[in-house]
Amino acid sequence: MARTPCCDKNGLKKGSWTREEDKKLIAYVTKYGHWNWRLLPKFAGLARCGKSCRLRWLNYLRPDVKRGNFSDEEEEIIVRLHEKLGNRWSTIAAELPGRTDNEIKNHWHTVLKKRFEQKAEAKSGIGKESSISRSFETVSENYSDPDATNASPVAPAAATNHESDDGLSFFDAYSEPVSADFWTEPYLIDNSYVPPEFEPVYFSPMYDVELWNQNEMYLQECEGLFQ
DNA sequence: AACTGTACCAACCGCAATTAT
DNA sequence: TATAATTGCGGTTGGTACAGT
Repeated sequence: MARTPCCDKNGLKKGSWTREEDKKLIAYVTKYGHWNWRLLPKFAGLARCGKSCRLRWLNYLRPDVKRGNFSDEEEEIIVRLHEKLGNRWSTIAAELPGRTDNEIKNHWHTVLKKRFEQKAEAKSGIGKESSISRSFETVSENYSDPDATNASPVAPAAATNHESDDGLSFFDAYSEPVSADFWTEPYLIDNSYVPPEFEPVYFSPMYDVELWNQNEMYLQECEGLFQ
């Protein structure tokens, strides 16, 4: 089967996203949804391929993405599910609301995998058991397999991060219901559509609680922009 | 201060799966 | 049913920040 190239080489941008690009993508997807990722960038005024837009939205801009450190409970779930499922990151991510497969995959490769290997070493008697491997073992042993206990699907980890424990759904504050004229409104979004009030807020794990609260206020304000 | 190594994370790439015609 | 188009997934890479020398 012929494959359509992800990006043509004529002017499509690659690399890190700018705030301006984020604004355009947020504005477009919030108003019209992602009805066609391949065509979306053209209508949204973005010089990106659809794949890039999709990835950016799903892994970073999507309002219900939970950012910040993984809690112990989340790590327990990842470790246990990885033991059971292997590298099926999207399946694992489905059990961790707000976490993306990419984020989980990164966390596994950068943190959890090392602990896993250290644990294996410790168990086989190779090397000295470290405090890290001990804590990992504790995490593993404290976890009860939801399947084994016939429990309901793994509940989202108790939110220890500031993102999700305020009771306000990020998405609720961010999106609007699809309006009745959704299918009759033009898809094309003019670059000037993004109003000046739409000040960029760059969602980043580096941001602290205060900045997050600013984001929440900002998103509340955004509600009005799309009505 | 400059250099090097390491950790982390966003983004890219290619293939597989799914959907549309 | 066959083919094309689109989306989803997982592996990998590249950039950046930071710590150590």
